[in-house]
Amino acid sequence: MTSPLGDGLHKDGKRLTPQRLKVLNLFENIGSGKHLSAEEVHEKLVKSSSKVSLATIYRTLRLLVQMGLLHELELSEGGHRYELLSNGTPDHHHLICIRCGRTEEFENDEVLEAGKVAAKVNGFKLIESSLNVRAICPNCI
Amino acid sequence: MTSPLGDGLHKDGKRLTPQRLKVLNLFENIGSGKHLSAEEVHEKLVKSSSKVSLATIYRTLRLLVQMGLLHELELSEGGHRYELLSNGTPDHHHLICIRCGRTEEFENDEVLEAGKVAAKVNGFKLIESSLNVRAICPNCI
DNA sequence: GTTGATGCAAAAACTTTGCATCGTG
DNA sequence: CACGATGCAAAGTTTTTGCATCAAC
Repeated sequence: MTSPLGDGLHKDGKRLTPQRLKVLNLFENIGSGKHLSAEEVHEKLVKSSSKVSLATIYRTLRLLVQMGLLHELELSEGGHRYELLSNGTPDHHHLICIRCGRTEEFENDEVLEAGKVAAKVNGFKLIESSLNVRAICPNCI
Repeated sequence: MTSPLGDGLHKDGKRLTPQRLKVLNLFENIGSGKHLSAEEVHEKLVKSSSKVSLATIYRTLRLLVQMGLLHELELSEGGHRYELLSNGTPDHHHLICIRCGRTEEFENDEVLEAGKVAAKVNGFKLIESSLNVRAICPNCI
């Protein structure tokens, strides 16, 4: 049996384990706009009686980011947060209040095109682009 | 004597202290493309015999970000990093290798325009926009 | 069977906080 | 001279690691 995750892992001599699948499945089921911290991933897996140790979650999140399956966010909510980078849904961008941390999401194709060009010019293989717009929200002005 | 920093602070009942000046000056002198962690800011200030406690540096970095003078980056190099957001130099974007962390910078006006629009549509007051392009660099492919 | 992955607990790294004191406005 | 800011040291978070055991290939 093959899977996108399995294929990517095997190419690198890495293994497809139940823990890795559980973490990725969690992101797939929760939807692509959600931002989860390592701790939250842990909690959710424990709740669904799929116990995976926190250490493994940290190791897995890093792996999935390096495989280009997750996106590591820094929205300054204390610690990193992660979101799914699914091929189906379009990349989205974040409008972030620098005072209270409130975030809004939006899409923009020109921005994606700019990312594509930048990667190409520098000889990089593109994974995804995201625009962070820092601003002050109406409540905090 | 007035200063941009001083004015911004006073408006909020906050004070212009030597420590705050030293931190901001460090970023101004080092140039706007540099990414410093709290620890690095501390080291550099100690070296230039301007001792400021690490606790104060953390407090100051947060303050300067909330004032819109520094930008908190998401480059995943372990801990947060900061760079100057000077009004003189144009906003720049980052092309980041998800494997090794190597980063390249580039500029793009259309991206800035997209940020401006997003902020306006949502009623936010724009501070700055930055595009993060995640990719795999030639060495890591 | 090899070798990579996991879990646990301990350690390291990063960041915040309480409180006495200092100094700006 | 009031009240915000600092420094210090202690506490709190977040993340990594060593090592024995387990399990994918």
